[in-house]
Amino acid sequence: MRSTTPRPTIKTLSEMTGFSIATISKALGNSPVVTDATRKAIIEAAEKVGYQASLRGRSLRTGKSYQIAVLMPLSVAKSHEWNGVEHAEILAGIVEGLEGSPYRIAVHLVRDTEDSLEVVRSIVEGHQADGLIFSGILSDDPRIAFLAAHGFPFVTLGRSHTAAPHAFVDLDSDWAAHAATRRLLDGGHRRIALVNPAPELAYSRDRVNGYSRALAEVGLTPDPAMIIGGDLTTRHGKEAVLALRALPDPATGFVCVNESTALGVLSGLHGLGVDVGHKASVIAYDDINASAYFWPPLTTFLYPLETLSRVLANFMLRLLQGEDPASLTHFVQPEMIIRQPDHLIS
Amino acid sequence: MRSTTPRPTIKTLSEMTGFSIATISKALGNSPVVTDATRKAIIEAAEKVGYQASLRGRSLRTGKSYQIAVLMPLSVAKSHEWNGVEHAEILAGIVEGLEGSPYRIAVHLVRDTEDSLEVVRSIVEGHQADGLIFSGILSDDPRIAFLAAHGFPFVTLGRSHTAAPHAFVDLDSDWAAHAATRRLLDGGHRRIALVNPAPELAYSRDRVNGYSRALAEVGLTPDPAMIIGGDLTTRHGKEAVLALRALPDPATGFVCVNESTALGVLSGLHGLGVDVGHKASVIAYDDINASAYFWPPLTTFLYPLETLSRVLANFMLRLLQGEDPASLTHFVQPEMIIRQPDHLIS
DNA sequence: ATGTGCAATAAAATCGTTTTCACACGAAAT
DNA sequence: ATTTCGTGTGAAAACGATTTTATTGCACAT
Repeated sequence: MRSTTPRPTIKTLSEMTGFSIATISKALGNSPVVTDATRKAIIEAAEKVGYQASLRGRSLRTGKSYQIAVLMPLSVAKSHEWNGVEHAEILAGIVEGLEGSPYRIAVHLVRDTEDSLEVVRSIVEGHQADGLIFSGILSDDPRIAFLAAHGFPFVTLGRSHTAAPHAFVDLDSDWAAHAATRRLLDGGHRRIALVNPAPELAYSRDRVNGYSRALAEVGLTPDPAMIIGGDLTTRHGKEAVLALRALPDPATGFVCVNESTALGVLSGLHGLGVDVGHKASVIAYDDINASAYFWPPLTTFLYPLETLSRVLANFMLRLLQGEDPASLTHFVQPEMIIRQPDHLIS
Repeated sequence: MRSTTPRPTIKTLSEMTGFSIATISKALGNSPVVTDATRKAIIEAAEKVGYQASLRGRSLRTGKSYQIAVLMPLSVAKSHEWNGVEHAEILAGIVEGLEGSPYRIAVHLVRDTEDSLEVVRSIVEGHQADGLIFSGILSDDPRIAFLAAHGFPFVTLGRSHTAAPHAFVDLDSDWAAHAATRRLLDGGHRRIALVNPAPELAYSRDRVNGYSRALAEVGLTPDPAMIIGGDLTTRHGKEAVLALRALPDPATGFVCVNESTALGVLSGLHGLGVDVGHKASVIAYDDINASAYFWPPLTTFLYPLETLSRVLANFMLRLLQGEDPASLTHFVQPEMIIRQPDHLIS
């Protein structure tokens, strides 16, 4: 049977204390107009019955939803490939960062880029949420343009290159790609492949930049055939490595975008009978700490998703309190975790 | 600047059509008391301005929140281990299954079992959601007892053994463990380990049962040292295999609870120099389709998380329409995907 | 002509808040 | 002694919907 005692409302407190509901509301809202004595009595009554303001009522009146929308790509589920698993970590980090605030997260699924803009539009125009958090930022992202034009609070995981200053959290992919490439070059590799995400993504370009710069530093020019864009699936990694090894001058070093693609690359190399550790080296972003267990374990750049996601939530709360988006940026250099010599032994 | 045109309400439609707001509400709610002509005119007006009923207003009046709460373990983020990544797939599946309904999902983070009960209590008592979906079901789950006692709609991924009939979706873990063990026995293995989740979990027991039955069928009795419970991390798999190989009569076959632990087992075996495919065999639940890329690729039992999660959502919607929980059960036998001979070559 | 009954619509109450504005009361100023 | 002025509190409106109750208008029987 359903709970028999209806939950207490502001009216309950009014009857208990004798004050009007207006006074109750002000007292609980920490308005300075009520006496300390009054506030004390009201708070006491509220605690006695375990009063919790109804978000429904408050939401209707204030026009705020107390929800933070989070976009999640549908491909996570659709592909049945190891893809986007890190989204669980992102969500958990955000929820954790929102703890103690009245805000909850609402997950919105998006199919693709167009759909994504559609979903953003409906969230903004339908006042479905007070703020928006999303990732998968494009170099030129229409969602960011739309949100900025409407003055709607948002924080992104990954920064856009073209947009006006906005709140974001990002890893320095340029630096990481440069460091990874540099390490392989120092290990004697000369044919180094960049197993990249889709080229429209903002950090995809950062990675190409860092990679190219490292090559240039030793007098090499990037070979377009060595840069392969795709999704974040293991399949992408495997297909990439098969193509890269079939080249006349095959790749021996692989700078992968994440652990999922790195696993695909390893799988491809094993299948081709290439001895990883001697004849080939693989380096990746470390998003879920799996590559420590790969064989061989890989040198990685730590992508501290949970920490970053907590910052996302923190930025969102500060944004909702009126802080300037331009000041809410967090751009960090990932930590390199060395698990392999990454020397080419010929 | 914020959108200048305020979103249309029922009142807007009232002014447009000349009907009262009550009639508008009834017409849109498909109440039979309004004339077809009236309804048509109203729907036309609604479409013209793109009217969308405000969940806030409706929610306040009806007492429904139009939210489905989904519990998500915090450990997903905390451990920074490959753990619980499949939750992204679960969430995506649920969101997809809820599409077309007015319901959205709200993610609630839970720390541990006690906290989980606390969160459930606050959701139910605070009317924060209209229904609840969760996984990680214990053999004797206090959350299920609480929800059943309060008549609160819920669907679980995994079924409880002790509770009264409830809506659930589950894989036949008993069958899968039996089939996996049987396959290894047929391949000549005699020392077969069960790398299991925490023993309190309902499906943990199912797996032990199926495993033990398979052994019994060939006249073996289970060795307690061969059954190792833990979490779903890769680390657990690695630690387990190190212990199992250190036994006087070490394990050669490994029935793992998921791909994450299987990767740990593989990592351990590689580290010990054990030749997987000849001297050892590993079989696992396939939750994110990674083990096809492991080396060697593993024989797995497909855990179709996205499909199952869509059923979870579907069951929830039907529950909310008043269907009997006892009739909403989905218990399926997973598909075995053979990728290895799984013979012991001695 | 006058009820009666029914169908279609309108009016009003309600959900739980916040916020604006009016009111009462005592103290200070005239 | 009257006016003025803050100060704390209360009354009422508003948010956007649903639902209950009331009110029309009209056909029909009396």
